Order: sequence, then C-alpha cells, then structure tokens
Amino acid sequence: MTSTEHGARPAVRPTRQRLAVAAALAGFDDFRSAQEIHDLISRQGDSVGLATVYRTLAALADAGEVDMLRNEDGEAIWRSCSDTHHHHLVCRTCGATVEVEGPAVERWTNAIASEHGFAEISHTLEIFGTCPACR
Amino acid sequence: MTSTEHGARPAVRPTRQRLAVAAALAGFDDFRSAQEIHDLISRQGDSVGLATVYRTLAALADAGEVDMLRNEDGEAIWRSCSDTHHHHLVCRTCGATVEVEGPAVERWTNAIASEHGFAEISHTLEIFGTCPACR
DNA sequence: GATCGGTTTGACAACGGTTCTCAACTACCG
DNA sequence: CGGTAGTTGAGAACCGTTGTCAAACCGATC
Repeated sequence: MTSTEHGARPAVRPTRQRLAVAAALAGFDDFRSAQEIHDLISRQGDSVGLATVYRTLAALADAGEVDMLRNEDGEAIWRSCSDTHHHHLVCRTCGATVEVEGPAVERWTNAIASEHGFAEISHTLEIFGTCPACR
Repeated sequence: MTSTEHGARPAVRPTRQRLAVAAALAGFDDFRSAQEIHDLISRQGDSVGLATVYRTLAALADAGEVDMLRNEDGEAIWRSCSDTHHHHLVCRTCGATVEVEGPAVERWTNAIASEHGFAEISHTLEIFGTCPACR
C-alpha cells in the first residue's frame, strides 16, 4: 500500500465512467446541470449512472477541476475551468460565459470579512448581463 | 374579471397570515429559511400554512421588501432588507448577517462587463464565513 | 491466468425543499 | 347580507440530490 509514495491519496482510478464525464465536460463551455451532463453522456452512446455523474462532478469540483455554481433556482450547474480562482460573466439569454479574475475583489472580500472577525471565508460573485451577440 | 382594469394590480389583502409573516420578518435580522420562519410563526402562537409562507415570501421578494439568496446548499434564505443595493457577509453556521457595501466592487463589475460588451448588468456577491461567536 | 482486497458502480430508495392542487374560507364591494 | 374573486391549508406531487448496498471492476500479487 505504500507503493504510491507518501500517500493518504485515495488513488483515483481512470475508469470508463470518469473518462466519460471528463469527455462530456470537454464538449461544452457553458454551465450545465448534472442531469444535462448525464443526458449528454447517454446521447454519446456511453452509459453512466446518474449517481456516478454526481459523485464524479463533486470529486472534480473538490479537486478544483470544475466550477460549480447555482442558478437562480438553486440547482447546481457545472463546467470545466482553468485552475485559478475566478468569477464569471454570464449571458442571461444564451448562457455564454467569460471567466474573469479580480485580485482587487479577492482582497476586498478578505478585508471585509476579517474586519468583522469572520474566518474560513469563501465567496460567490457572478455577473449577469446580455452579451453583444444577444442584443 | 376586467373589473380592476388599468391597474392589473392583484389587490394584495392584509390578511392575518401575511401580517404574521411580516411580523416574523421584523423579529430577526439575519437570513432564515422559509421553514425556520414558519416554525417561528408557530412558536409565536400563530398558525400559518407552510405554502402560504412560501407564497408570501415570494411576493415580498418580488416587491423588493425582502432579500432572498441561496446558501451553499442551494436553499433559499430570506430577510427583510434596506432598500439600497448591498451585499452580505453571512455566517454559515448561525446565519448572522452583516450588510456590506462596496463601491469598488460595483465599479469593477461594470467595468468588466462593458469591457466585454455586456449590457443590462446585474451581479450577485455574497461572502460566507464563520462568525466570531461560532468559532 | 487465477486470486484477492479495496475501489467504484448503478439501480433504486430515501430525503428535503419547494410547488401544485383544490375545496373551503374570507375580505371587500355593493 | 350576498356575490365574487382573492387567499388559505393539508397533503400530494415534484425534482434535484444523496444514501444504500450488493455486484462489478481494477490492479497488484501469487
């Protein structure tokens, strides 16, 4: 068991299912719900259980390889992302997404939070609007 | 049914139930889930159906008299609010809330958006953390 | 290959928040 | 009062999500 170095690493296996989810994620660049991703996989001929899709997405989000956020209905939606912390500019008509970074915002949220004595800070910041193409 | 014509106003009645919800909202200043508000009303002796609480909260949010946002689980949480645009610093354990304003953030989001040609901008920004009391 | 132990999977049940349904009720107007 | 349209509540329905657990699978080892 010590074969894989100074582990405690759960040894994630590249199973057919996980590859299918990864492939599906690579196939679009806007945010999709878990069920949409599940449908997409089925439509590509693969068959992966819904629970597995959820588990895999959660694991990927944990690992920082996908972004998860919630739409206005509170549903979780996902997309693959670059590995730096960033926010999104989302078109409320067509769903087109732009990743944006804002060091200033990060600094501001941390400052505000510690000013009020809050710890273990996280934050959500999404910008919605109408993109040039949809106007 | 065309009696109230040019108003299209649904004629909101100040029923016992709606007053109870309003009273409950006045009784706390952090974010609470609909069910917590429902419990709170019951505990005050009033009896209002859960569905009615949901309906009333939705109506109040529509009218801009309460803020509704979603916690990290996607659950809707509510509180009465001041009428200026602001954001929230929310304790993820006890729900304590601080309203914060950030002119810098407003400016930043508008700049980013127009830089990408987006119009009709709106944004959401919430900060979650653990408040001093809950640590 | 055959074997073995832990990982992963999938069908399905369970769950929890939210919305829907619809008959009973109530506020308001005349 | 009586009529009428808005409102309510109990419970079912809904739907996204998570838990369950036996079977399948992977990879390392005999």
